[in-house]
Formats: sequence, structure tokens, C-alpha cells
Amino acid sequence: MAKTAIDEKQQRLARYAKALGHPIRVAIMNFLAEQDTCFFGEIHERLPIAKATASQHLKELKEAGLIQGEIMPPKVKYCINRNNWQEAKNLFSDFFGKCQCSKNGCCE
Amino acid sequence: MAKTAIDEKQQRLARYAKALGHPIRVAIMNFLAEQDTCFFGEIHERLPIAKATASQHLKELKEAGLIQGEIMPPKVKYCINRNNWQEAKNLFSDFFGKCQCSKNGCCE
DNA sequence: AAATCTGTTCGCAAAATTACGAACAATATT
DNA sequence: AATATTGTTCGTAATTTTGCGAACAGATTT
Repeated sequence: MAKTAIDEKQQRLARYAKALGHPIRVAIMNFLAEQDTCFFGEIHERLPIAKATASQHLKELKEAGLIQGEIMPPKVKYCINRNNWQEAKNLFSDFFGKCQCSKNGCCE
Repeated sequence: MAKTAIDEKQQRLARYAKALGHPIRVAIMNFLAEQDTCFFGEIHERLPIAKATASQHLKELKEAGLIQGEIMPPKVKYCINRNNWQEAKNLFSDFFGKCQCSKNGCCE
């Protein structure tokens, strides 16, 4: 009966998930996770998309909090946002931990 | 230089992430994970959205493979898709495991 | 057979997403 | 100062997403 309000955790998980909801953005995150830091150009030259589009995807990831950018004229260095990455990691871990399919009947 | 093609894992991760990229859908998944199984009505009455909208979100989750529906006239029972849930869990786990921020300099 | 219950689908509207080229701004180089 | 480099922003177009009421379909009950 009672409407279950959407709580903060769900909102934040959804926000991170949305940011990761595009293959290009997943590829960017994977690249950043391997490379430690990257300049825009290094990221862009790996991707099969226009410069403007790459910049837009990076903006999305930044606004979601998953990465941060630092201006190092004339370049821009991007890297993973440690704190939010950890938060996202925990949120997803909790989320997927809620259903232990092999241990109960939730998915029979 | 070489364009890094988007691989299958990235595609699938993005697909699952996209499905989880809405607070309502996260709430539905949480509910299903706790309740074992649910009829549409039970899900809908918890959510602050219209019946048609709830049905649409469930369709999204089903098409992404995270849940499955079974018709039990006149009701419809939804539950988590075990195999795909496990796959998603593994994909996200690998993804977040790629950057151990505290162990290297990836996010300095 | 008519009415009811359950949930999906249809049709629509508003908003957000995706993608690109061109223009732009800021710095560095010549 | 003129030119080149680096990356963002603007303007535009096509597509997708979100949300809802109304209509609908299928099964059950009266």
C-alpha cells in the first residue's frame, strides 16, 4: 500500500549507473583505470567518435562524479575521482549482494 | 593511435548499467531482491508512478535481461533472472576491480 | 453473458540523449 | 604579432526516454 519513497542510495546508484550506461563511457573508464592519468587527446584518439562527442561524454562522467579534470595548459588531464569511485563501488557491491540467487529462492 | 574498438564486455556492462540508470528501476530491483517473487500489482502499489509507467520500466528491465516475467492468469509474476544477474554482478565486480585507487596512482 | 480484475499496449507530449561540424577561447610556438 | 595546438561550447538534427490516460486483451467471477 504505502508508496516506498525512492531513497538516497537508490538515487545515487541510479546516477552512477546512468553515467555508465553508454559503451563509450565504459571504455573511457576502463582506459582511465589502466592508464592512471590521461590527457584528453589520448582518450579521444582511442575512440571512434568525434572530438566534440568525446568531450561531451567526459563531461557526463565528470558531472556524475566518476572522473575529474584538471587543466594543464594547453592540455586537460582527466582521472578517476577516488572518493566517488569508491562510493559507486560500494553501492554496486551492496546492490548485487542483496540477492544471493544461489542461496535462496529469489530467482526460482 | 589505433582506435580501441568497444568490446563485448563493455557493451554488456553498459547495457546493464543503462537499465539500472533510473531510480525507479533500482527500487524495483531492490524490491525483487528482497521479496523473492512479486506480482505486478505488488510492485506497482509501492511505486509513485502510474500503472502504464511501471509496466514500461519492468519491460526495460526484462529486455535488459535483469528480470523475467511469468504469466499466472490473471496475474504476472516477476523475478530476477539468475543467470544474467550473476553476469551483471561479475561484470561490475571486474569493472570496479580494475582501479584499486588506494593501491596505485590512478586517481592521484 | 455481463461485469470485474489484472496488466499490457497505444497514442501522445515533453524532455533528455547522442552525435557532429563549426566556431571559439586559451595557451604555446614561430 | 601571426600561427598552431588543445579542448570546450554552440547550434542543429535525429533518436530515445519518460510519463500518463485511455483503450485493450485475457482470464475469472457473478
